[in-house]
Amino acid sequence: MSQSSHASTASTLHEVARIAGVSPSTVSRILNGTARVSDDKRKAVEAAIANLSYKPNLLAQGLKKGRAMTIGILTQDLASPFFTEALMGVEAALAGSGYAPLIVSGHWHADEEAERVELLMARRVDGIVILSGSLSDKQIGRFAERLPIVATGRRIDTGQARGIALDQLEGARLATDYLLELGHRQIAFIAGLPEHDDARARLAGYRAALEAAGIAFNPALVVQGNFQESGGLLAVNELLETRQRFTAIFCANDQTAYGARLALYRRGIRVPDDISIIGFDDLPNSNYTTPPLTTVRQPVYEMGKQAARTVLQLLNGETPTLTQLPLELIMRESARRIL
Amino acid sequence: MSQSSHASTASTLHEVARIAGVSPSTVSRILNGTARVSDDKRKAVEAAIANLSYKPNLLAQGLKKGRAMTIGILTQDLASPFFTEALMGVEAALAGSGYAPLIVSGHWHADEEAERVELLMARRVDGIVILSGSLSDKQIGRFAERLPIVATGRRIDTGQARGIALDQLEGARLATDYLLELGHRQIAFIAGLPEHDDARARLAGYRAALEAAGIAFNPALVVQGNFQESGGLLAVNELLETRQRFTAIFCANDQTAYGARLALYRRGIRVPDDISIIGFDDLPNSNYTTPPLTTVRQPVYEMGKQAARTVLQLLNGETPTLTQLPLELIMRESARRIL
DNA sequence: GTTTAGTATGAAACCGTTTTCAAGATCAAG
DNA sequence: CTTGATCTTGAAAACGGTTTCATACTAAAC
Repeated sequence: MSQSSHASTASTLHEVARIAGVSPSTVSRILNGTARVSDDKRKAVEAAIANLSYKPNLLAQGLKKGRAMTIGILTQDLASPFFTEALMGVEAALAGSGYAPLIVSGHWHADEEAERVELLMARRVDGIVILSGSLSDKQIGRFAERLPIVATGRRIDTGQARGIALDQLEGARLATDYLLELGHRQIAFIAGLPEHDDARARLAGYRAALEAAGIAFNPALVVQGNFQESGGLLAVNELLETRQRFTAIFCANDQTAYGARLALYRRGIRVPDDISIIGFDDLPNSNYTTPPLTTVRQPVYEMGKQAARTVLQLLNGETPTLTQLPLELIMRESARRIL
Repeated sequence: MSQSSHASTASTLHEVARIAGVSPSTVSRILNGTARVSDDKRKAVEAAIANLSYKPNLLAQGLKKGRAMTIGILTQDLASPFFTEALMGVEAALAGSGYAPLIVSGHWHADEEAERVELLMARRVDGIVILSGSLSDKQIGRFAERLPIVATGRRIDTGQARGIALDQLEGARLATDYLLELGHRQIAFIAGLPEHDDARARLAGYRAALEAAGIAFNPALVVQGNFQESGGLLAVNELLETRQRFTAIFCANDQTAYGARLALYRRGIRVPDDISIIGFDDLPNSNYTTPPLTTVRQPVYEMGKQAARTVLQLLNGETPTLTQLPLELIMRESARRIL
């Protein structure tokens, strides 16, 4: 018994025209400032608009103009602080541009991601920002035949596709070097998901730093995580059971570090007194863990911002100005000099 | 020198019709299954669709049907885990419904929120979910004259507006009772922002529980926070300086608890051995703090889900089935019996 | 006063769909 | 065979805007 939903229907440009006693064309012209209009008509139209509290139908506008004033954002996990921070950057870049973000989530699954991108295109978004994910460069390239796309975590620069990549390997080297500098020699590594480019690059950075310092890579010290707290926890337990000696743990990301830290806490192992921990990402929370987490800061906010700005530039036919964003070691209290 | 953006234009229903040698009406009918169509034409059309990889223009569809298949979501802070979890719930409820969420953020500022809602309506969203915020019930009521709105954190039930409120007072009582039960008698409270309804309700719950237990309310034990880590940290410092004795701290939310915990850590005060801490929200992270945080779980995911589901029901003319969602005490390791 | 250029405005076409309406085709019943 | 009912299909109008085009009107130039 559908309570006859009394949705008072919105007013249209035609009504405004009728009330003001002018033609629709004139109203449109006034709205867009696309031609001069006599003062009296303008007054009348403005009065009518205020009166009806008329707001143009963005759907109709988008259809006619061929620009929906929307940027599609493909994220992977709404709950992950990493992605939300990037989202904040995107939001900031889009603010005031007239473009609204349409956010969809792919959940790290290539098929779902492709489907979501199709959805965005069906909604006729004007451009797309892809935050990481598992789509192949080729697929992205194909999508980019239709509209500008900026993807993070990859290096592409073809047609209307751009990539913004952070130097993960360098970041991992930064972290490892720091531990080495503090005197650590047995450094465990909790890896991310191997199908993940970034994860492999970080592992590579860890190895590279070790080798540069003349320390043999010990496979027994690297154990698989999953980029989540649970993986860090399990990994540390595993590590402890193998009875390998180590004085520091480098975690593939901060969430992993949180889990690792809890595992140590459970066994009464002190951080950083007994074991040092270093993370990767610098999530907002890492400033408030006990102890505050030493980590490698990824400028994800700036990355999101730059990605969105680049899409906007592509849309305006400008040549985008992509600058390499640096990773940075954030020294807090979870790692200390070995005695 | 706008590099002639080669956006290969998307195919339209008319092209499909032309290629298949039928009228646009027929194509539309096949797409929507709105009438029977002879087998040969259907085959031809399906071939043409696959051939052109045609996807209907959702903008045009929305314009024509008067339904944009979009639900507007007004959130406050993309970075806050509280809101993102609600967002996840919304996403889950919308999945497979054909409706896409259009997420905008109001940043806790009533003016901005109103403006964002206007924007959503200009985009002709079919319904709106408002996650908390500072809009007055009256304003929401006015918006709800045009479309269905479900708002969390309030009790409204007028026309097309619905509210989903959690019993904050009860939650705070749960937490306080638990501490009392553990033998605590001097319980500090770090309050949220006073202009925030929930914050006041939680304070009231704390007082109610105290009084029910025959313990005099001590104003010196409640200190102002800001719902953020920084506020918790400052508040604990303040508390410690007043030299008031207390054995437990009840924090208005988990983020506050994180800050409080760090302040204690800095002074070498152990949790829970020296002081117990209890939070409110049960953010995902609270399972991985050291020690894991005892807290009151707010079912925000379910709340977001229910909110979105309710909008959908309102849209279909069904009478929504709103069930009160219970708060729940999550006992972890940050609070313990006093000796 | 006629011609020219320029201005303000409205009519109508269009964006890509859906849907009403009417017509043509098919077929069973009489 | 008609007749009427049923089914398939296309033409055209509509959704709410923008934009091209044409026109009536001024104002300037000769």
